[in-house]
Amino acid sequence: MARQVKIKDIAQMAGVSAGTVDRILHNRGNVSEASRTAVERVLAETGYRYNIHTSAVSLRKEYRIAIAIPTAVKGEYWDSVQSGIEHALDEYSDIRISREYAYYNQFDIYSCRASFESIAEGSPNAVIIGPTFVSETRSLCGELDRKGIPYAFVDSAIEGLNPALSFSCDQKACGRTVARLLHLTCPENSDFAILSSMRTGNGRSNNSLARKEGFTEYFMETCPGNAVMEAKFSVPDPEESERNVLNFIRENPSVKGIAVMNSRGYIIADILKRTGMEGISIVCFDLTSNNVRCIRNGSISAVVCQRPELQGFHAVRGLLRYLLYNQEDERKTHSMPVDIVMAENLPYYKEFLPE
Amino acid sequence: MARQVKIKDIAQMAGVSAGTVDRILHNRGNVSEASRTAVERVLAETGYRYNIHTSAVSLRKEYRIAIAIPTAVKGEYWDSVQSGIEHALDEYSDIRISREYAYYNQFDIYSCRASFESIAEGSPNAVIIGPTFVSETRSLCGELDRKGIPYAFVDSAIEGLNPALSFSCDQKACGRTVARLLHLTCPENSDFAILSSMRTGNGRSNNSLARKEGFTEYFMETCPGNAVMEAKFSVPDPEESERNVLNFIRENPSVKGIAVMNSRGYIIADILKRTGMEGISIVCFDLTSNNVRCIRNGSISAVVCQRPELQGFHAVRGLLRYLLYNQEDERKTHSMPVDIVMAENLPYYKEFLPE
DNA sequence: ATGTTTTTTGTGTACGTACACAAAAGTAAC
DNA sequence: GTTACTTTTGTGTACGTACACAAAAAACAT
Repeated sequence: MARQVKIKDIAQMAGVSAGTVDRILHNRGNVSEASRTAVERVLAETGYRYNIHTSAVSLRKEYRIAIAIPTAVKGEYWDSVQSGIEHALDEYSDIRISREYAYYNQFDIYSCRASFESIAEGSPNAVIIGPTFVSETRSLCGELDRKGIPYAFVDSAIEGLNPALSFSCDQKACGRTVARLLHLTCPENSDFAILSSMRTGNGRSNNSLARKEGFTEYFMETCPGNAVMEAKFSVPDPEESERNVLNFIRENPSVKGIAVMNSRGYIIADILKRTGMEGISIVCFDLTSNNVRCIRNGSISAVVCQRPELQGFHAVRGLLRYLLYNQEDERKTHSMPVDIVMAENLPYYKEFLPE
Repeated sequence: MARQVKIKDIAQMAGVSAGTVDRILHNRGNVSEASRTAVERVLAETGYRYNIHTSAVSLRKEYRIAIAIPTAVKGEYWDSVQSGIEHALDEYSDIRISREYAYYNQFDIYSCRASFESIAEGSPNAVIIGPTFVSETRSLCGELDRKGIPYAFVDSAIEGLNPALSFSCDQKACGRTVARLLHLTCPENSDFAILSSMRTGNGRSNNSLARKEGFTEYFMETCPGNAVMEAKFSVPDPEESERNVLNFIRENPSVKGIAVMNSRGYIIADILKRTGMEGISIVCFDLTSNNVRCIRNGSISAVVCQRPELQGFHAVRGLLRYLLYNQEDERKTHSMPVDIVMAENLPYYKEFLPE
């Protein structure tokens, strides 16, 4: 194994001192043009890379990462994201990092504004954002750009902004995958429906929209004869919700497959289970604890997930690499895999291996 | 963020010197019973953890990892394992590690013996083993145990041995998943078949067997009315193989779903495609480049995978942690997730995010 | 030319651990 | 009590980087 090239080696080769090389590596300025070019040439030639360990060791600074995401309810989507974040902080616990969560209610734009403002005020070293509300996110990111604070998106990305890192899924492909699964789990000539939860307001409408698009596209291409309907149900009011759903099914007996474009599939599943309705397949998103339960009892056929935990993990990891090593040349936009989970592979589903 | 507890702190608290603490941490011996208990108490109280970075920095030793796996043919299963290994070596390139591959032909027991012997002779610091041949693996591991060299299994584990780490998949669950997918992708009253490639000999028979078990179990439970047949085809001789397959299909027109319990599904898929046979669904294992091609052109319905790349990655990572930090208290046996890949989610399938 | 300010460069120390080596304490034999 | 030897303990240095600070060089004003 070839001995590692050190800063001192670089310095010697370029005919300057280690301090100068250090200043160039960290863009600390106060370097003559001559030194800069000489050193940069040597850096390129040798393919110099930081020694992560020694770098971390001598780092005096403590980094503060702020996290603005929807409230992480135990067992639900954002809880997974958060546990990925925590996992990363644990993995990198030898670097001094502190974190501060600024949760917001994903159905309340005012709480989002409050959360984002507190973030901007705190002047952290980096920010992880779950960008539910578009214009609020834009304004926060503008502020961060001005202050030179790097930020990462998880769950979805917003156009026209410049995150250091962003994680998302091709939502159309997710929609197509849901469609495929529903198609597979339903009898030949059934019709299909998308049931949307009503309270979402602005929340995640981005994702849902693209998902619907992919979903309907699939059926248009694959079996244009079968209808794809749409209906709504109410999340806040369970009784109304039940009435909505049962009415819809009674009125559309040809519908044998129901897609829910978020994690609320279990609500429909529970209603059908409770009222003893059978022969209707449900496919939805995210491996929340409720959905796990429904896959186990057979009331949900399959679930499509987008590795929320891994997203959280890599958001932290990426931001740290950015902060510590200026590694912004990496691929910025990461498209997450689309995982399919059903009863058979559920017991072994893990996004990655923990300690 | 609380300041980290250092070895010096521990030493002071226990009323000994840093050297003594170090000896205890690394089981270097020459420590009095009194010191040992005192230090161990303080270690437990403070929950001391190594600082990975400084530890890595001051490590003088160069570690040699030997890897005994079947030949990694580009685009096939073991190539993925290897790329995970390489990925880990890159990720941890700031620790001095050298690697040495000792490939063997997974259909030739003699080449396996040769490979394993060369491993034992080299006296590496750790070994990664793809345990295809059972008794050969046993004898290698016995040797390694005697020498005190830790080893990790990837792809499958062998009973009665004591690896520092092992990665595998519940093969029965994989078989059930294949069954489920085949069931879903076939018309209502079709029969099913398992086609086995003939040359395998001893190779991976372990895995295949458990997979078959899970597969037949599923159909027994779910639809005992539909038959599950078995047939063989020859890998080395394509023409014979084609005759085998076509004959089987002609003789059993009720079979609309074919499972292949290894990665050779593409062979069947190509035959059916070439001869213009349609309406038969194929499900097999592993996302090899041939299988990717067949999923894309629609001749394979779905594939089940067990994250070979992640297995390779974590084998290296785990062995390093074992070597560097004596972290053998971790969970040793890791059951990998069972991934389902079909045309819709194929483009985004990644086991984890590379740099 | 001289002093003053600014820019550029070089040097030294800290980070926390691993390990070699020296020192001290303990043991045994005479 | 001395010597020889073993066991136990303590000390010092290296690892490669980050950063503070001192030193030198350059630029500018008088």
